[in-house]
Amino acid sequence: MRATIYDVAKKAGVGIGTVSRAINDSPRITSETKEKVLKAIRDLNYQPHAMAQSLARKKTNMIAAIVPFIRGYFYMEVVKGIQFEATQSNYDLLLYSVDEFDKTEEFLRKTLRERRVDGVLLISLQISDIKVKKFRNANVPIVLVDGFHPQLDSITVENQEGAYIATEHLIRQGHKKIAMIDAQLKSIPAKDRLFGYKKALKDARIIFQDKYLFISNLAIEKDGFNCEAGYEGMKRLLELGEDRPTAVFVSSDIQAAGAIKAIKEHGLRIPDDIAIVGFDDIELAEYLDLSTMHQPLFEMGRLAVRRLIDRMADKKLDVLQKQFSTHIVVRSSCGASARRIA
Amino acid sequence: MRATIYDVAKKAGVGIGTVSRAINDSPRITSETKEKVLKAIRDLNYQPHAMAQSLARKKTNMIAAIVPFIRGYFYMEVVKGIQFEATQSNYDLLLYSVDEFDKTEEFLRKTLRERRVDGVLLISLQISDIKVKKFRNANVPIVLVDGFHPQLDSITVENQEGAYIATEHLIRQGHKKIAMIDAQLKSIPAKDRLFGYKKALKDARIIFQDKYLFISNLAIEKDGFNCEAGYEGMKRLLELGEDRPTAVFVSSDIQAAGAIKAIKEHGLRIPDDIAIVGFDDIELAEYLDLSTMHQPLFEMGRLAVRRLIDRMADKKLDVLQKQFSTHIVVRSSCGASARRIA
DNA sequence: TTGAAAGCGCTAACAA
DNA sequence: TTGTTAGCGCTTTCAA
Repeated sequence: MRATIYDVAKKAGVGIGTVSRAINDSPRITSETKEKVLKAIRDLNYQPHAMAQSLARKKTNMIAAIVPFIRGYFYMEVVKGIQFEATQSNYDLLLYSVDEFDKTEEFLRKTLRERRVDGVLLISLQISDIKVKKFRNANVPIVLVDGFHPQLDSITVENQEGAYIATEHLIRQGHKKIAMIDAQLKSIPAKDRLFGYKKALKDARIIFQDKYLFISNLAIEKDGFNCEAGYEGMKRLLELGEDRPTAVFVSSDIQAAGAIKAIKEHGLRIPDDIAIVGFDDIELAEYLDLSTMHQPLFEMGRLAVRRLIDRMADKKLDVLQKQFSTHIVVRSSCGASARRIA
Repeated sequence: MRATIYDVAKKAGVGIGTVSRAINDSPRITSETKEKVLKAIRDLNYQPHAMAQSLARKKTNMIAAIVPFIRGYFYMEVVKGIQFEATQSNYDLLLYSVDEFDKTEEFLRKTLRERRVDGVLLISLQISDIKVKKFRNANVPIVLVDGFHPQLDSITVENQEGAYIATEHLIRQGHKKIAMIDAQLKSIPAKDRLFGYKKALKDARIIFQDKYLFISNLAIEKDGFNCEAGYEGMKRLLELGEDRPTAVFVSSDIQAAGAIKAIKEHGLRIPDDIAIVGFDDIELAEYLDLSTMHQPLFEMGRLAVRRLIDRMADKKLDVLQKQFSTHIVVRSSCGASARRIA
């Protein structure tokens, strides 16, 4: 059977309180007795029981990440960062995946009431004001990644600016007919990116045209940040025939992957016939030789964990609204690089 | 403050034992009192405290997945399946990531001694005989995915057969100079795939040649299942000049991505100059139009969880060594499909 | 500085 | 069928 704190106490000839103090680096213990206890611990191969500690301390040392994980590479790269930093910080990571956005609240409820975790990370997911209040009351901190709520810490990227840069880059290549394939506007990043796109057009005195904007269909595509939505969007744009755009800004790399597929199927070349700039800079972008707006996804995940831990330590911190800046990564798909795909 | 079982008991006018019975669907309670208790629970918005339950039940309702998660898309797709099934089965998933293979044992130790989880999933990772014994003694089940140990349940794919089919497919296209880019042979799948490759050559009376086999370097490439290793491998093969292979079987899709990059940089075309077949069939393969051997990664993850749960329920089950069969997914990279990349 | 004892919130054995 | 009570393995007062 596993050794418990009582076994250690008996072996070391002390009380269990003393053992506890030895384990937890309490100052209220002489180094002499501490050494004695530590020896007993070594001899018995003792390790504290995590659940018992959690119960007594009212602290679980676990954090939860609620992620639409099923949905693709983007989330994985964020989770990598989260995982990395959690391990560094000695926290265990509980991974909850929501496939439908609406189920988020259900997970939040579970999370909150079961008291399994000390803090929650919410990735690309919305949260209602009511839930925010409940979490506040329960004293369980939340940090948002790729999402926003005025009362919560959030880690995002400069979406408007990024979209602006992407579009501007296309404009500089001489394109006039620049389309955008966007995800559903209920997503804040999608909305912001549309805003940036429009602003860039406006600043360049290019008139925004409805026919050049494709927003993925609500019913079918979930939030629209997926390959199929990009494929579908490009299909529609190609149906414009002669009037089709010569360049497209796509609101995510994964959609861009779908768009590229559609373009190739149509027998057109990238970037010669249609130039593309994506958003996110997931690993896939490199393989596809896709120009895109870089998001430091791994770093965002890491920062989210650090912030969560800081907030767990001090609930009264000011709300942090960190926006990473973004920059364009030029590969061959936008027609600006010297190198072309063979 | 949170309602506890005592609050519920008082409110319902019963003992805490009765409340517990109501919660846990015990038969030793009348539906009448049960209803009374449930009402009190609803009124108080009560939810059992997971940690307290764990401690009392000696069961945490959590499982851990130890995964070289940092390493790429392959693992993510398995984790998706694990995550999905865990949620279905009402288990919480703890995600541990090892970046270096050698750290596995450290995580296993932690897992075992902290008693945080009821079972462990080990993905693509080795485990020593000593640890196997320790887990057996501690009564914590382990299931292996993409790995093998004679005394543990394992979920794998027919690696030898898969490699054989892939190579044979290339042979059928008329190729004679067929190379293989493999990962390090300390990985069992890598070893098995090499075996299948050699066997296919032999059966076709093609002499295996050392120069056509590239195995990623130990020091630099970790286990060798990564993009850089594939890139490096293809570079070497291209250095053969006129004597270079006309087809390559690559031991994973992610390596194939690197190989494709090298081929393109060299100014050669796929599949005309060099045909490629990968292994795994991760999502990326589709985007790259890469022919590959399909592994049902999501399904493997799901099955692993189900098996783990079954074994937690009955430790005396026979060891399961499930091998999924694999089939080739023909895309354009191997030169066999009607459709070609524009 | 130390030991004893009272929780932490639950389950389960036991008695009624 | 129910209530009571003794754990589960720790942390943390409170006395000494």
